[in-house]
Amino acid sequence: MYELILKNIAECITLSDEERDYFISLLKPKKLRRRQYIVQAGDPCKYECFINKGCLRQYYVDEVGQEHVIMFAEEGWWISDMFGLVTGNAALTNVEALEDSELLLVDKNAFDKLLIQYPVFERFFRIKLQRAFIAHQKRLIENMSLPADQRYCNFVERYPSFEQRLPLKQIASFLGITPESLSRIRSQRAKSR
Amino acid sequence: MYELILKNIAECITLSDEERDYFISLLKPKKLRRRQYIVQAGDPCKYECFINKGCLRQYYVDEVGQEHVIMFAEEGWWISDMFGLVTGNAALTNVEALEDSELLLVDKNAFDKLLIQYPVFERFFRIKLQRAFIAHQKRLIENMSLPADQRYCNFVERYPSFEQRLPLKQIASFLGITPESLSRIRSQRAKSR
DNA sequence: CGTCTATTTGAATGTACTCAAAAGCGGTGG
DNA sequence: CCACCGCTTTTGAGTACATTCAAATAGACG
Repeated sequence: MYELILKNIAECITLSDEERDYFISLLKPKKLRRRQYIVQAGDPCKYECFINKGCLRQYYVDEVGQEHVIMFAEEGWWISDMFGLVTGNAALTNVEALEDSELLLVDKNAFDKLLIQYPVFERFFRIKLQRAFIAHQKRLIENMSLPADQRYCNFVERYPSFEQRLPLKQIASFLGITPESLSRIRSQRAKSR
Repeated sequence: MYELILKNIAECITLSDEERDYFISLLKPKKLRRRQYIVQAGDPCKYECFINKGCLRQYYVDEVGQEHVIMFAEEGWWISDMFGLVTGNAALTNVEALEDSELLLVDKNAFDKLLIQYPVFERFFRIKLQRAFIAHQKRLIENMSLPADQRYCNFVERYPSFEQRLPLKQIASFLGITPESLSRIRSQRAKSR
C-alpha cells in the first residue's frame, strides 16, 4: 500500500522512522471509479493526492465552456489543484479519474501541520515544486516554439504510457489542438513509415 | 539596499534577527549594464537573483536560433535559471538586463547551506515556488485557450509597467507571436476607442 | 550625421480551425 | 448474445488567424 509513496519520497529526502510513521498516519486511502472527481472547480480543494493505481486528468473549463487538459497523472504521481490547496479558495480546475483508480490523500490541514512539525517535508515539497516548475517552463517553451505535429512527437517520446492508455480527445486537449487535428497528425505519421 | 528584499521575504515568512542578519550576509550586490547577462545558456548558473532596480528578461534560444522570452522581471522580483540552479547542470536559458539594473545575488552553495541551517527558508522558497507554479499554469491555459489579441489584453492589464517599459519585440516574444502580429494588434486596439 | 535596429504596413502563404457527415467503437439493456 | 445508442474518431471542404517575406518608415545610439 505505501511502498510507492515512500519510494517517491525517498527520491528527494531521507526520513527518520518517526517522520515516516507520522506521515503514513496522515494518508487516507481512497478508491475512485472512472469519471469520478476528486477536485471540482468552485469547491474547496481539501487534499493533496498521490496515485497508487490508475490515471487522472486535471482540466480547466474556460468562459465559453471549453475544456483544457492541464496535466495527466498516473501511478507514482501527485495531483491536485495547487491554487485551491495553497490559497484555501475555491479550486480553479477539475481533477477526474480516467480509469478506476486508487489514491492516497493528504488532508490540507494535516498537511499544513506536517510541514510545521517536520520541516523536512518543506524540503520535499520544495524539491517537487522545483521539478514541476522546470517541466512547466519546458512545456511552455515547446507550446510556443513548435508546430502541433512536433509537440505530439515529443509527447509520445516523453510519455509513451499516456499515449497508450489515453483517448485521442484527451491528448489533443493537452496539446492544445482539436481532436480533428490530432487525428490528421496521427494519420500523417502512420504514412511516413 | 535591503528594504525591498526584506519586505519580499516578510510577505511569506517571519525571520528572527539572527536569520535576517545571516541571510543579509549572503547577499552580493551587483550592478548590471543594459545587455549584460547574469546567466548564459550552457554555463553553470551560480546565483539566485533578486532585482533591486531595473528590468531583466529570461529567454530560451531554440534549435533554429529563435529567441523565446520566458519571463520578465523588475524591481522586487526573483529571476534565475531554475534548471541550472537546481541540478547544477548548464543553464538552459539566458538572463539579460533590458535596462541598467541593480541585483542582489545569492550564491548557489551559500543558498544550499542556508536552507539546511535555517529551514524557514525552505518554507519561503516553497511558497514562492507554489505561487510561480500557479501563475505558470494560468499562463499555459491562457496561451492555449485565447487568441493573440486577448492574450495581449491580459498582459497589458496584468503587467501595465512591463507594457510601458519594454519594447514591442520583447513583448511579442513573450506572448508567442511575431512582432508584426503584435504591431497589427496594437493598431487594431488603437482604432477601437 | 550616418548606421543599425525596431516598428509599421502590405501581400501571399500556411497551419490549424470550424462545420458537417460518415464510420468506428464501447457499453447497456432487452 | 445481439441490437441499439451515444460518444469517439476519421475524413472532407471551406475559413480564419497568424505567419513569412518584403519594403518603407521611424527611432535610437554612437
